[in-house]
Amino acid sequence: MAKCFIFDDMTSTFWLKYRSILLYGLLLALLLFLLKWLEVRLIMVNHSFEIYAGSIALIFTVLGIWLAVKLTSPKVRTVVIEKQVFVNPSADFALNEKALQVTGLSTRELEVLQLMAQGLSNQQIADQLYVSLNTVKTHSSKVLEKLEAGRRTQAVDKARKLGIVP
Amino acid sequence: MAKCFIFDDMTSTFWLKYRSILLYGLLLALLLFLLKWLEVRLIMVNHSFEIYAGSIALIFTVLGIWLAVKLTSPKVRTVVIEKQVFVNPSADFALNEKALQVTGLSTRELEVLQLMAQGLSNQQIADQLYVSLNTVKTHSSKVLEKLEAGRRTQAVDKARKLGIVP
DNA sequence: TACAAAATCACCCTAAAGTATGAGCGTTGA
DNA sequence: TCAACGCTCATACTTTAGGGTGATTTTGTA
Repeated sequence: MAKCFIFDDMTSTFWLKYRSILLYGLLLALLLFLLKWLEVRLIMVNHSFEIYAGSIALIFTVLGIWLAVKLTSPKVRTVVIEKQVFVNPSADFALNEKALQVTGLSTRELEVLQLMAQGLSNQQIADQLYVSLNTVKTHSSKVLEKLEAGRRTQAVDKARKLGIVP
Repeated sequence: MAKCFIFDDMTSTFWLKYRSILLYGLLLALLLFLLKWLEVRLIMVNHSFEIYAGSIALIFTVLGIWLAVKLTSPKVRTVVIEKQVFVNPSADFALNEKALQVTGLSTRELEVLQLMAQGLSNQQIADQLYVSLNTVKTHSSKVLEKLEAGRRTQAVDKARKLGIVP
């Protein structure tokens, strides 16, 4: 069944979050030792305040840079790449069911319309559907009426824009 | 249409680089004055080396962080976002010049063809192009001939598949 | 400038498309 | 059961599309 490793998760995130800070603390301790040594060496021997200050400045500048690089979250820049894609006109065709319902076309009328869109004549459609030319004429008339078109070319154009034919 | 957005992250302008360096120089000069003042104030008066060193450490840590943040080039993570776009069939239409050349259609014939594809009758095309019906008939006959089509619906279908009309 | 291609228009004819009306037949849902 | 709908087919008619031929004008180019 479901086991929740909430504790594990939290400790690991805790370690990840504060590892840098712990490391920083350790490094700081080491630096303090180094500085104390430098202080003793330089001030007692040479009394060279400038070298001492310069060393501190240099070390802590490097430390700051290291800290910043280590701790800053990466600056994310989102790059949107537009690529031209050649789409096969008939490959991505999906019949728009809603538009089809709106038109009120029957299945047979849709068949006739689709064959019309392929450039077939009424006679060729009749042959393909095994019906008479007059039947196809009736269907095509209904198609034109339902698509509010005066010519079959217009009907095909409208149907294409509605997503009824490829 | 192909749109290519190339983001060159390395080419931060030279002006920006120079400005940062100049600012850094100015800041460094100010810091030297501040440090000299601190040296005089603290060392001469209090002989407090620890405070002096701590101040230097703090200041240069902040300086280092500031430098790092200011001067590091952004860590760029390129995120390619794919978006599904419903394309208006005519919006992304680019005329297939090669196919057009192959057909050998003249400019006027192409115009007639495109109006044909919109479902206009020859008379409507004639009105739109300010020519006679007979002229449109001549053009449409040529179109059918050159596209090897028997009907205008077939011509439109072929032209669409060739990428000549939207 | 001369020539080919394109664009324009006309006339006639046929084929196809579209309109209108009516009717028979099968399925379906109230 | 019966009205509604879809599918089928027919006839008659009008409109549009398409084919063929020929002609004139414009235009781009060798």
